Amino acid sequence: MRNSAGPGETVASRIIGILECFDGFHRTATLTQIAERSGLTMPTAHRLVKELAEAGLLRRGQGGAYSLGMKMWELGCAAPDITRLQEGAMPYLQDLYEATRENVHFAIRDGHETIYVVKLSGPTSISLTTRGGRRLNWHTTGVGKAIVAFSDEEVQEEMLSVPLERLTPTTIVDPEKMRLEFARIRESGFALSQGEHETGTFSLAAPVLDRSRQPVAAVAVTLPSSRANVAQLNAAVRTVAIGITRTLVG
Amino acid sequence: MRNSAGPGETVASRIIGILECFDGFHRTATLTQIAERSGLTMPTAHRLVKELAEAGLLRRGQGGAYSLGMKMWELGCAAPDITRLQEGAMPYLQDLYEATRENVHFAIRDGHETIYVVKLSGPTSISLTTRGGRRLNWHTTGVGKAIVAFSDEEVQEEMLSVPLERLTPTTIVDPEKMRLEFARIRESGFALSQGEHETGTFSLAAPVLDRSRQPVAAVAVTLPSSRANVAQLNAAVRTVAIGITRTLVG
DNA sequence: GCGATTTCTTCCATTCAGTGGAACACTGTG
DNA sequence: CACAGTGTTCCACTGAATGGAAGAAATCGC
Repeated sequence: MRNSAGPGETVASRIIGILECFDGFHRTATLTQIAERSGLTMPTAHRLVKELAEAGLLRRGQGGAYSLGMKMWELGCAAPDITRLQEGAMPYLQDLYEATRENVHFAIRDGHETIYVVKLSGPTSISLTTRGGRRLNWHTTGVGKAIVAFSDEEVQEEMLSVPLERLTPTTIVDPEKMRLEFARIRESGFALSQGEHETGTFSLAAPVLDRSRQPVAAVAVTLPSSRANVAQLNAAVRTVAIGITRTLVG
Repeated sequence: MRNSAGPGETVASRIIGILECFDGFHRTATLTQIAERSGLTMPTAHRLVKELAEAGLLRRGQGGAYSLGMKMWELGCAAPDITRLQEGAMPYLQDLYEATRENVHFAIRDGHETIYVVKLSGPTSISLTTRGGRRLNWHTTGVGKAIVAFSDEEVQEEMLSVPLERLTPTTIVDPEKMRLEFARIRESGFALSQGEHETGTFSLAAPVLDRSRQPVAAVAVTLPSSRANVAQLNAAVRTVAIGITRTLVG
């Protein structure tokens, strides 16, 4: 009769496991799904989930399914690393949105992914799956390429050490081609994604560098290829990136 | 030799207690502070905090002090209740910011407090302590009064059952006067805060109502009293509130 | 409508993860 | 260099957490 806690498993790790059942793409989960994904037995999942829900970290929705609660959002807003970036960048991003009326993105890199910190969009901008807090592959997005292109060579090689997944016909999957792309980006100061993530979607991005010239984030405008005007966008995006750099770093 | 877990204390509740050491006003805490505020002994706090930090929910800063980590922010972004509101309202709020160039607020009510969901501001708007995820008393803010004024009478009385704290000479602290204020707000469709939270700061707010005419949120523009033009602001704010209502509810 | 199925919840004996006191290490600071 | 404050490690003890089993409550199929 195997019973009691499995060795090596702390309660803290179980709770973290429950929370990690949720992300930008999995916003709701039933108790059964939570138990399955986090590898807990039903009674254990039930007990912990109940307690988290009582604290407002989880919320039980209409259909019985759980989602992350308001308290979670509130706590997230108190994370200084991100909010410092957000608040410093927002005014500039708003200007950029106003000037272009297209999707404006502000993102950082975390490992092999890009995390979108701010997304601004309006009725005239194309609809995208991006959203604050979501992650995307670095190599198909303007922001991702801009950040990596300005990173140290060892970071670049680390990024290229994993096969680059092909998402569209124009996705750069050859590491050698990506190295050339890095050089082009560094020289011109901006990165393009020409339908590399999603066909027909164009993006122009510029990095925000800290005082040691390491990229901390990137700004981008994303719009239909048909509306893309590189010269104009470049001027706007790079101006904004420089403004953000001055505010955050200077 | 008293030892082992104190009765009634679950590990989950201890972890929640640790997370609750942080909010919009307490963004960092040392291990000692965490232990003290959450009522845990140092070794226990240490062990749990370490595990949370390893998962990215907490982050240890330069001075050794902890703050909420990026993971926390990411999870918060996946809370559907809030992000639904945010995303629906954002385009309208941006328009409002563009039109006024003043602080734009979007808030909901939670108990006796107002939670700011979105704050937009720029170089020309006055600096305020408001910020996404922060809480303020309901009775001194335009958004708070707008929401409560359109709520059921029983909610109103519940709000008035607790003494209203005086923050400035113009703060409404008399429940009877507040009831008259409610009537005025319902009749005119907008709420004003004329230096009731902070002297010299003026705010005009309008509620967002759901299909059963219950307020779910409120929009406001906040600016120096000297720049306030009620007729103009009223037109802008209410137009935006109606737009948000249509998007979120309709 | 009525069993079959799935999902959720409660119960409880068993036991190992979590506990806190004590002691140790690392800072500054006067 | 002793001292106060903060953070970290250690370890014997034990009660909180655990998971199987069984009971509720929804949901489905026909």
